[in-house]
Amino acid sequence: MAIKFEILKKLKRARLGKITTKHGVIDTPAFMPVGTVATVKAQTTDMVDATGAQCILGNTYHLMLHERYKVIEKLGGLHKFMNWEKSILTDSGGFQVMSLGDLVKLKEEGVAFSSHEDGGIKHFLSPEDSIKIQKALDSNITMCLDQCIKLPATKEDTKKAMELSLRWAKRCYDAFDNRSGYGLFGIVQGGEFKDLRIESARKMSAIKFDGYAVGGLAVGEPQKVMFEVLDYTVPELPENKPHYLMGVGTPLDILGAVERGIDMFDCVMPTRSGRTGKVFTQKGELNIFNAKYRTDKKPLDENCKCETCKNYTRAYLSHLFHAKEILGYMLLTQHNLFFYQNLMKNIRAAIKNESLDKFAKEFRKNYKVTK
RNA sequence: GGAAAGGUGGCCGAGUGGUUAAUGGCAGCAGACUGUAAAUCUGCCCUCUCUGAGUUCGUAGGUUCGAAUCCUGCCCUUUCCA
Repeated sequence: MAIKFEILKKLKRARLGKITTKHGVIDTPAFMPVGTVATVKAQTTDMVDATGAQCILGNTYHLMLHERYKVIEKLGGLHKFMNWEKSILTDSGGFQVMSLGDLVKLKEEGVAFSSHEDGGIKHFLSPEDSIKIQKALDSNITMCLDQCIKLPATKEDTKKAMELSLRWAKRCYDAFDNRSGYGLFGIVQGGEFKDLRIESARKMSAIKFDGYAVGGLAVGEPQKVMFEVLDYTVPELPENKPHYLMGVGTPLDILGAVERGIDMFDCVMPTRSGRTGKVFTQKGELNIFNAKYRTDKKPLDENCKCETCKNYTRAYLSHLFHAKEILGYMLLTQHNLFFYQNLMKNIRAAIKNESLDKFAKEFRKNYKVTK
């Protein structure tokens, strides 16, 4: 047994569950903060822990530059290195195949990156390399190297990416060292094409991964498309394994995806927004830069129990952001992460109480998106 | 008192006769952000009855078809000499 996944309750397609890795339990549906370069930006690990997060992300590509993973391995792995003793999931570098654009050259063997960070030095990453690096990092959940493509894309390109991702997934599976407490996830691709998604999901499912991710979403398509893809893709995945929607998303994305059978999420949204001024609250989103908050004595989110809301006003956060003070980024990131974890907690409670519909309805009613 | 340099839109600062309502940067006002090339990026940022019009580059005149740019007086600032 690599990692354990128990489903505690099902409510329509939503699931309440529990993943157990060597580094502890992850209650699902779960949101995993992104800590790409061995840091959840602007947070100490104590702060991340205080939000209730049970698993964070690291990234193969960023941690392979400068051979960082070798240092990390030597010093006892990523958990110890960054002082995070709970679970870690590492992305494979597949997202960078898309996000790094022209810096990337794709081959059957793997991906060549002209590094954005160390002067354009060429780095090559094969599926096997990715697995090896993620092992060196001591990642609890290893992701297969895949080819993530931007939407919209032609069917031909989408099919090619999906098939390459499948071939790479097999190689990843073969290269993975199966140990207790550690797992490997496959990633479904196929863009917004139903037949490709289903083919990808079925063929991925035929490989005995510890969990299955839906990749290549939230990459430019409307939410409606994303939900449609989930509607026909998730039912094709093994039911007794975790379903992970990669890179998603906004609170409303997450809610809709849980209703469609997703158990795990990660997204830069709360952390990046924490540095760019977007605040998530029970009543929706706000921009802390807006002039109206300069003298607002309220906390960011009324009734929020996070340390930021307990101790500081919107006016103070506004001041810190206008003054470009680091503390502002820290405090807002803390609040946003807390908000996300609180959302997940509420979702889990609602599944447990069989009141997800009611919770979702209330949440959507109260949650006003900027505009 | 003398000499030199200079006064440009909230601030700093380009421009030195004609695509200049005037480059940039900052501040300001909004927006974006979805497996992080992001403490980032984009738009707006003189006024108005705003797909056009009006008034701007210390100030008052002048030269010119045309001036922020050239000339003269005045005011002011900084530095140096007395």
